[in-house]
Amino acid sequence: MLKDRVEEFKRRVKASGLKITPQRLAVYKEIASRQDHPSAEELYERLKDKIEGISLTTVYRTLASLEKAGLVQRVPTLKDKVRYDARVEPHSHFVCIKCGKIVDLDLIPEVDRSKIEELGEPVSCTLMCYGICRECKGEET
Amino acid sequence: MLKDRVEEFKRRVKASGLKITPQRLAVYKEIASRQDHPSAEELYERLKDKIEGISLTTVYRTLASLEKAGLVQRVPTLKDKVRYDARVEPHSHFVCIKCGKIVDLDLIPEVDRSKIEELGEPVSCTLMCYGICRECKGEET
DNA sequence: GTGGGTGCAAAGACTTTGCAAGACG
DNA sequence: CGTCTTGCAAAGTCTTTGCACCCAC
Repeated sequence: MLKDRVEEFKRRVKASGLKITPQRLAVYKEIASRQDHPSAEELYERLKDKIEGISLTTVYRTLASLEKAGLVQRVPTLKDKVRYDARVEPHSHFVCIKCGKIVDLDLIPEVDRSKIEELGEPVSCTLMCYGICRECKGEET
Repeated sequence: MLKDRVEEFKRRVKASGLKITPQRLAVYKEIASRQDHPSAEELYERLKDKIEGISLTTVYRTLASLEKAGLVQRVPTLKDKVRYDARVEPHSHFVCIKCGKIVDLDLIPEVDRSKIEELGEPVSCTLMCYGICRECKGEET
């Protein structure tokens, strides 16, 4: 429920000593209502007509603040554009190697913790699954 | 064994219709002998004194060629610098959230394939594990 | 009021591209 | 020898920073 997430957002923004501004609220709502893990540029393109005054710079700065506050996460990618996710609890991602789409995968991989602990103390794990999405598969006829 | 990998390298480079040049050989040897998944810049820094003529441009182009030939892979990251791995068979990575180091994790996660197949046809999966490496943990005293 | 937030423009980091000269097979 | 590759410099992306103005508390 988006409403609950917005309340949570307000609480955590305040808790981080940050102010709640229309721009921050708009960025968060946009990212939280989308499933496609947008980049800063994509968020800006979508918001510039809705929100009277918002700049790409502000979107970048907002994402940095929200990341620090633990409200959004970066999604690991192979390319050079940073993409964000408003789901911060553990989950995984499916990446289409044809169209580049990234979708959530509700799956927490089972791993042998001892293997990881040889290297260090794990904090979080995520599975990145690469493949061809249903839409691209359909076009392959 | 690095020697075997170099032979494999030569075979696959030729098979891809590419030429074997000292620059390509040097880049591949360097990346294959390291465990730290270097970026183009890091490879260049290391090679520029060893190899008479090598430019950063060539390193970038070589990595692109080798990636197409299936000899190196990009490692998913949260930052904007692309990092490469000469291990192309399935494996995972441990990323230190303090020092940024990325090390191989010999672990193939067990997943429920049906969950993935709802989204598309999987090709490869890799686990990204974030945490604090032993060295950084030691410094935390 | 005051400290944080914003927008603009400029700078910065990383990567790619055009072109002429050179090397591999 | 012809074609692929290289190096240099310039251009291109994506992201961050400096600075003056503005806003909420």
